[in-house]
Amino acid sequence: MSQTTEQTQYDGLSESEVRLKKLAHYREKGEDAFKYKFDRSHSIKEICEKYAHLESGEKSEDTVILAGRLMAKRGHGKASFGNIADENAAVQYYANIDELGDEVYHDLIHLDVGDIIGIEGKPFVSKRGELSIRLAKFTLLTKSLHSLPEKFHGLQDKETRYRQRYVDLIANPEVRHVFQDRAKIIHFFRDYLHKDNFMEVETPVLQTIYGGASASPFETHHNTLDQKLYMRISLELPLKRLMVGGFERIFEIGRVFRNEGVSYKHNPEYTLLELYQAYTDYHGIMALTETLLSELVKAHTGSTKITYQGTELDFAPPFRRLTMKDALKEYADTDINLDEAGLAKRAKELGCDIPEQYHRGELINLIYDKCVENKLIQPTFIMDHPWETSPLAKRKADDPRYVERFELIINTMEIANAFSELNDPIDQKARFEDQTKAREAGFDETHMTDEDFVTALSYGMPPTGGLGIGIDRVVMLLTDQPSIRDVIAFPHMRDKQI
RNA sequence: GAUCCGGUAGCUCAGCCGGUAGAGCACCUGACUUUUAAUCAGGUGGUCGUGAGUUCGAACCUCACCCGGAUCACCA
Repeated sequence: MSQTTEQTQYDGLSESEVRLKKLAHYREKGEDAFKYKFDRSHSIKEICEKYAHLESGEKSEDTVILAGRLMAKRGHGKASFGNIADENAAVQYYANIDELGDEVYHDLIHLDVGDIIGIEGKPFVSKRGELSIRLAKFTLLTKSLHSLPEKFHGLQDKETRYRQRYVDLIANPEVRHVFQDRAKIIHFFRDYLHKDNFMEVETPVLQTIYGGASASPFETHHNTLDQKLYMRISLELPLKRLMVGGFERIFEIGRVFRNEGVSYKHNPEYTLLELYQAYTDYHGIMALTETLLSELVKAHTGSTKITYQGTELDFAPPFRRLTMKDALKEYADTDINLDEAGLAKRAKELGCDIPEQYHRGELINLIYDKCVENKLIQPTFIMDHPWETSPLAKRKADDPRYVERFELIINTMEIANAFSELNDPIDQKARFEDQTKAREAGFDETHMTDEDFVTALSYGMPPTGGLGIGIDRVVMLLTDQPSIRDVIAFPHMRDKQI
């Protein structure tokens, strides 16, 4: 085939069209561009480790067989270089026309960046000191029909990165590390809890009554049962029913769904870890949380410190403990024990938007959100919340206006939420009724009454401490990612034809 | 939901006061037998987010809409 023919036959074609033509040529020659399997002798990482000892210019007589995606090509006439990458590493190959023959060499240099190939050859170290494979043979395993993003800048466009994460993962190797780290973090939590004798359980995503948090649910419908269903907004109530049943240490890592806004720290579906431990209270859970997170950070970085978006965060226990009362005093110069009118006046002075309907708990929360949470950078336990906003937590024995609850705040984000679980069925029923009253008075996002949950508690749940941890946010912190979308493989996006 | 910023070649980005749509990478052709953002020469590739409007003439000005990002509100 003459060169002018090749030039004209590709003239006017887009790159994808050129690749389709190449694919058609393979088919004409009876070659399969989508092979069924390929046996490798090593992963690229194994090769990098095994031949790390080779000196510059030194050759191995071993023949190795590798596979990966062609990430770059550098042609030099009768010799050429390329890079292939597999899941964990990349390596350079070197090829020349003398060793491959005209036809094979021609096929090699007409591969496209993005193609997945198998290569066979001997490891050596190039003049410039780079471990390389001297190519003896190659096989096209999968033809790629789309060109990859430019190699130097990678894929920058956030929209494409999120909508077509597969392209992001190919083009930006550091993105792959984020998801590998995410997997390690989740594995760490599971492993730690199993070793601490917690049992992993699974509870329903589809529920007739949603609960365990203040949030709007997604609604759905079961056709044959003709039943309205909600996607769970938390894991709490089914897990506590299992505690009633007699399990003493359980946990679940699961997706929950909240029909709320989207932001750098909110995705409509996210991953929650909840655990419940019998015969302990929120102090016990606080100690557990502290150990769990500081050990996680140590396992991940080798120290107790991480840097998140330029800020050093220190997870060395003990974390700072601050009651809601002291927090309001320190950060808002406000006495938490003011009456409703006094708190409303203070909230207004502090510039809070006061809703039409409010109660003491709501006002305390408003002041806290406005003045405290956005100041808390180092890991801090905020303790003893007002009872009105915590309908599933046990009241403090010495002051029933507050509950035994803590939230862990890191870098102004709520990372964990925990209570001494309310196990008095009579108080629980009253709390649900208060929620109903609040809803009727115009409060949004109040808890639904769950009669069966009250029934469950009336059989007796031992004293129990419970904890919820937002896994995605922990991953954000440990992988230094600025947005929750960067730690969720397929973050929620509006529909768009692409 | 509100405000601001953005959407131009497969990718990264220019495009001034409204006057024929640009570069680099990628791709095609040629040269080059140790390069690595290879180099050099020549090419292909565009509904400028969508739709209206203003104008002799719109990527550029106006309006509406779509999508994304940031900030805010709700929420974890």
